[in-house]
Amino acid sequence: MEIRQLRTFRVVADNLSFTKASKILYMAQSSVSAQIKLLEEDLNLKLFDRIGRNIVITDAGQKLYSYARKIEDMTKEIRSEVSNSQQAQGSLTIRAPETIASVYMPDIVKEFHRDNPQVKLNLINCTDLQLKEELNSGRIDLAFVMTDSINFTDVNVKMLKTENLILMSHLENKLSKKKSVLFKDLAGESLLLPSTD
Amino acid sequence: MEIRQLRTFRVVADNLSFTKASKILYMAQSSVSAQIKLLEEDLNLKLFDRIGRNIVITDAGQKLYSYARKIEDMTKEIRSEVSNSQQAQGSLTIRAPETIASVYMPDIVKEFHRDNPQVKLNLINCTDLQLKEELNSGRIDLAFVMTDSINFTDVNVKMLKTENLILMSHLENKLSKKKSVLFKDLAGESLLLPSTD
DNA sequence: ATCAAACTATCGTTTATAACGATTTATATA
DNA sequence: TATATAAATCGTTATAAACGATAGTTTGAT
Repeated sequence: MEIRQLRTFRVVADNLSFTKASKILYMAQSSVSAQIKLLEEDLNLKLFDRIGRNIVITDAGQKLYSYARKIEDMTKEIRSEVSNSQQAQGSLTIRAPETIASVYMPDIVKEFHRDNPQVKLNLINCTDLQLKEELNSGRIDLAFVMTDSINFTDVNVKMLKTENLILMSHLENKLSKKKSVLFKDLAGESLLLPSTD
Repeated sequence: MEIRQLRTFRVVADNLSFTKASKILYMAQSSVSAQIKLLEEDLNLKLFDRIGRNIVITDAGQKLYSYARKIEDMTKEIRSEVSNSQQAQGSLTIRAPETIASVYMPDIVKEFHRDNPQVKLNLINCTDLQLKEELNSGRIDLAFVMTDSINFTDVNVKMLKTENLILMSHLENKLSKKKSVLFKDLAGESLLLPSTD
């Protein structure tokens, strides 16, 4: 029994859904399944009845729920009372292309602000070719870029996600007749692409 | 912050010693160090002041202590109230050679009995060449053996430890004059060995 | 003053655990 | 009956924990 598992259990219980919980907790549904399974094995009982494609919390689950909440609350209390890490404060400046910002950032910003109300977030849209220099100078704290060839030396880089590149054309464009399109077929076409990505 | 870490912290705090805690928790001292370090980094504060070869709990550590106890107690409460795993009961029959039993078993038996007061432990001294058959028949539940060549098929085998074999002889024995002894040097000597190990 | 003993910290490695993505299975719903 | 939805399972990868060995300190004894 670990706090991580109890928290996962609590979120599942709140939503009565493994899938929703996995989204809230930003992890794979299979991982939620695995954690609940571990907890059930540890306590040697069922926490949820799987009825069709829904789940219902069991009596034992109900009992565990209040304990899980208490323990979760207690950890928050610990962090606020024991820890001398006063709430993070200051500002965080992030550079991200609009395409990324509009899709991914809303949820992230919302959550971040909930957890760090005293941190001011500065989001700068569109990328910049001077990224490395900007990062090193401290003008920006982190950046998201869309590329497959980053090899900065003094900067931490982490691959987060891969995206497919989709070609869309007018129905009357000759390309829309073809079953598959090669790069060379694009010669001479006007392309609408995210600016500096 | 995980329950495991809080428990380790509590034991360290109770004993004011990483080393003692590691023995109580049956883990390496380096692992205790690592867990406390993780906890300190997580909470962003020092839990113990390292004064020479001793440690002293800090104010923050003192505060955390009561929370850690509460959470630990709560997990016990969960197990007794929520879990339907009634205390393990029954009996467990173990075969182990005296040499192992006398050195390792006392502590293990003590702890096991604390955690499982309703389980009767049967320790059978000395090994037996019919181990596999005994295990399969259920006459014994588990066995400790000293050997380096176990390849039973229907039995779970796990290597727990390696032990050095030490040669001791009377001072007047000719072997005690030699700097190193080979197996062939033992020819013709009477050897005192653990019976069937 | 020096040595040995007692502790914690650190390092590199191994092992165990957790997370993941893809797929399967089961069940509602259209 | 096909489709969509949700949880379980499986094989793989990535992350975290534990380990043993040893370095680095400090204390106490000689």
